[in-house]
Amino acid sequence: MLSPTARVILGMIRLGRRSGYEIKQLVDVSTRFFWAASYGQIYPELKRLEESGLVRSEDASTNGRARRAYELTERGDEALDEWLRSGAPLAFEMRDEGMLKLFFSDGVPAEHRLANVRAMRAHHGELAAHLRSIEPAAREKGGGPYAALRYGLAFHDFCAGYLSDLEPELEAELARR
Amino acid sequence: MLSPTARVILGMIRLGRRSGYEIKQLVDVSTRFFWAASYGQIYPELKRLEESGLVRSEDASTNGRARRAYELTERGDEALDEWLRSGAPLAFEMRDEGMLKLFFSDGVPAEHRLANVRAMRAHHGELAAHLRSIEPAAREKGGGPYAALRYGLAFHDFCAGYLSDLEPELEAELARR
DNA sequence: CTTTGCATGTAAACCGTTACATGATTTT
DNA sequence: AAAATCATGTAACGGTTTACATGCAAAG
Repeated sequence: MLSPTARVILGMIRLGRRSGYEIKQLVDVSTRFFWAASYGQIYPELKRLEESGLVRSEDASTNGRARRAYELTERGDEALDEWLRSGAPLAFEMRDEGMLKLFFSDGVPAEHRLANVRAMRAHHGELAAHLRSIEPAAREKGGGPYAALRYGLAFHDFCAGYLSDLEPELEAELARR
Repeated sequence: MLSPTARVILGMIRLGRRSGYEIKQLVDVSTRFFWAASYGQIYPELKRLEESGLVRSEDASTNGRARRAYELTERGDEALDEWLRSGAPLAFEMRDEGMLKLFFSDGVPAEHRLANVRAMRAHHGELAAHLRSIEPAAREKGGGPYAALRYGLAFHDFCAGYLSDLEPELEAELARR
């Protein structure tokens, strides 16, 4: 069974021969929002994947600049396919500190509750803006990455919008004192 | 500074004198969807919080049934307030395996892509249904917990709806072969 | 009398982030 | 000459889940 991090790594490698460094860059501009990975996970996992024969690597240095490029083996390709096609339960986790504050906010002054909701809205707004900025480039390429981007964009827009609608209520409460 | 788990624990205790067991039950029916906690975190953290003077405990056994009830100390109350009022950046993390599969789904047959989207929709649909089932009780009590519930409900409804709209596209693609 | 629920806890394994160390190359 | 970027990696720490161990009480 593929470890959590192995899933992104194999997926990124199938998109083309890649180094650990490149995988990290790619993750940071694409899946990061729903599936992150750090160097501390990527490099050791690449080693493990090579040991278990799912990837194969080659030196790909260019004039003195060290670089090790990985590609899928046949077994790696199969493992990735198997995961993509399996109907196993999908991990879904969310941690939202703003929501936790909202939950416990009964004792605190309306002023702080409003600040919290505004911070939440700002966060979703920024993510949506970022995704919108890369949308044209992603549209060109289409496919799965573009579908994921559109979903993420819709999602963050929705959150920002919902929270935005919440603000007037809190502002009214604040003014009512 | 409060550890992640300390935040839920203190919040739950402020809602009333509680045992570790009760905190876990409460988390499981309320904050779980945006902030989970396991026994393995709760019991040790309660000890740490007591050592650092943020909570105080008493034996609350009733005829042979062991039970240790915790309540906030003044310092615990202040620490909770400080967190709730602080403008520190809010943790927000999401891990969505369905989205990751969607991202990498270009190679796989439309059939599997459709199954994935359906599974994602089902998941959000079930969560929304669950929240809807406890909505009336939460409405009675109102306040922060109810606000969080409404947000969560709107959120999962939105996701289920979006994914639902995606299905016909994939079904068409499937039929087109 | 057996199962479910109340109740507390620990240990191991796993996962993940952060910070650090190193060094070459390209850009400013 | 300095700063940014390419590139690889490790160690320490912190956080989380899972599985296990224990035992009494209530309900069926």
